[in-house]
Amino acid sequence: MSDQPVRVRFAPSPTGNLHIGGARTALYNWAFARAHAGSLILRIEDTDPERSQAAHTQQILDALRWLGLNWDEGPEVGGDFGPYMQSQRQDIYRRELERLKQQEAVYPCFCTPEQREMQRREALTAHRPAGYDRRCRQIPAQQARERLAGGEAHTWRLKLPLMPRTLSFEDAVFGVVEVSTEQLDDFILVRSDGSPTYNFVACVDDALMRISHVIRGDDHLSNTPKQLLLYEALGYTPPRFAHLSMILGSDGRRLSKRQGATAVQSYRHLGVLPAALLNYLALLGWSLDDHTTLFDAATLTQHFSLARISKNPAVFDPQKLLWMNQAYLKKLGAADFLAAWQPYLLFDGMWRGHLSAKQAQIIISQDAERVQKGLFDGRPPLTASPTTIQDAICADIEAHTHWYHAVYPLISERIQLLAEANAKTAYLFCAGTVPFDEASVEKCLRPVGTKALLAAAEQLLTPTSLSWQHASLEEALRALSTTLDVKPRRLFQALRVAVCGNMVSPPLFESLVLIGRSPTLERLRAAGDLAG
RNA sequence: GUCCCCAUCGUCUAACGGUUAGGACACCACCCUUUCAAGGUGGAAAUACGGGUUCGAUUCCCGUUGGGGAUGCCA
Repeated sequence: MSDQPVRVRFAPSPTGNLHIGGARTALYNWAFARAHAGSLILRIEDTDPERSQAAHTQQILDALRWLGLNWDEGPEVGGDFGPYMQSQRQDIYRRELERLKQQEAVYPCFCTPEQREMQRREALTAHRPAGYDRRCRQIPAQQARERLAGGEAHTWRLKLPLMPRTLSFEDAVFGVVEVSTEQLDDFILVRSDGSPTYNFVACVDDALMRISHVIRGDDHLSNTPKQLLLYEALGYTPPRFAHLSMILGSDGRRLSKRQGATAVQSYRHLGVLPAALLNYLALLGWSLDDHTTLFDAATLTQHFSLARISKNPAVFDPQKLLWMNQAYLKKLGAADFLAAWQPYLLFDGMWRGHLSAKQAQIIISQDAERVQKGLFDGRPPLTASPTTIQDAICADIEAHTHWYHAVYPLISERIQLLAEANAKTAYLFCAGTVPFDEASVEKCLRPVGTKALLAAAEQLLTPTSLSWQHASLEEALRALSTTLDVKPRRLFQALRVAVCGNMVSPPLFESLVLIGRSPTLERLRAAGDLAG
């Protein structure tokens, strides 16, 4: 492995979205390539016409790009070893099959799927191996030729050695793996419809694309010996292998949609930052050292090594991902945060002073459901709104940079997902009054005497001689609580509900500054009407 | 059924024969505090079980148990 250039590949089959497991495989391949100044090849394994869809290919490419995983060869970038869609490599597979035929390394099998199913069942009940019993391998060559000429449906199977042999290879993660050819059967290389199977194309393409290291899911560990035999038959040198153990759900079983989102896109829509997902995924089966948790892509590519990949299957923990995302949101800085938040503001048509109490109410009430679903009405927030609104919001952010930048620290450490931000800040965007949370009103406004508190506060805050700044507001209101002989907490919570609509909110004085004098006074009056 | 692989706190993991078994998420307590967060301090929490090998095993070997994968004209 020393002097050969590192060439690795990520080879998804476009049968669905890019999910967490696939993303991790892609990430490790990418990190390994970058760590060794090698190349990452992206190859689309669309050999199964039944299940492959072009739309899925596009989604996978999008998700990889979003994560920041660039490839050196593959769809949309080209390369010297293409084409990179297996569906466009049929000639190559045909040619390779031809070679195998000439060497008599393969034979046609005329068993139908139905017959195979029966044979399998019989073998199982008789406690024999379920693999193919090689009956078509006995067919005399002349007879086989005649049946082929007659157009009889057939598959092509690889001839495995009749004398038992032990196959072994050294996996970079699992170490030496050995298996006897007795455990294998003459597997199918080409289906009866002429399309090649996975084991065949994976081997051919990895060889032809000069792949040096195959880093892939653990579910292929048992396939590797078969592929070794194929490399041998085709006269290719096999690559090195590194198998990644599976990612499991919280129930210890294979990760599935049942336990929440598994698609990379879902986390994107929820407002997980690509850097956070990358960091989390990197740690799911690999460690930098004995203590480092937060690191960026550059650090990863600098330190990534196959030797530190864990053999244990890892349970995917969304909680830790959310924690990590919050850590990244806090580090983002105002400008980057706003850029990331903008699509969400856009989705709800939220910009400063352009939200009615009714709209705010809807946003707040949908919050939990949206976050749970990971979607905004089932659509990505990124493409939802008309350009005019987008322009308005861009313009607003530009015109009120200071205001938006002041919102950033208030919200960034209170959310784990960008999708949570709108509901938590809607009160800041309201033009006039805000919707009131019933429980908060009950607890903080209803108690007798609150009406008087709010009236006193309104009176205190009305004169324009009072500077509308954090320090002066706090000083004045603290003094008011002393004058009225109420605990600061009592006064502040009443004000909070009056101004924010909820007894849980970002800090009060910062909020007052952002809301401004006139809307604040209006909200105090509205709350006064509800207060006891 | 057969074969292959795996096994450290609830979870992700560190340790590559000698450590009070370390870190992180989550959890609990306290501090800070106008709520919620964030932050700080502290706490509880693990080597699946049974045999070996060794002066000494989380670490090496065997078995048991548990889990995963393969055994497809899926990948």
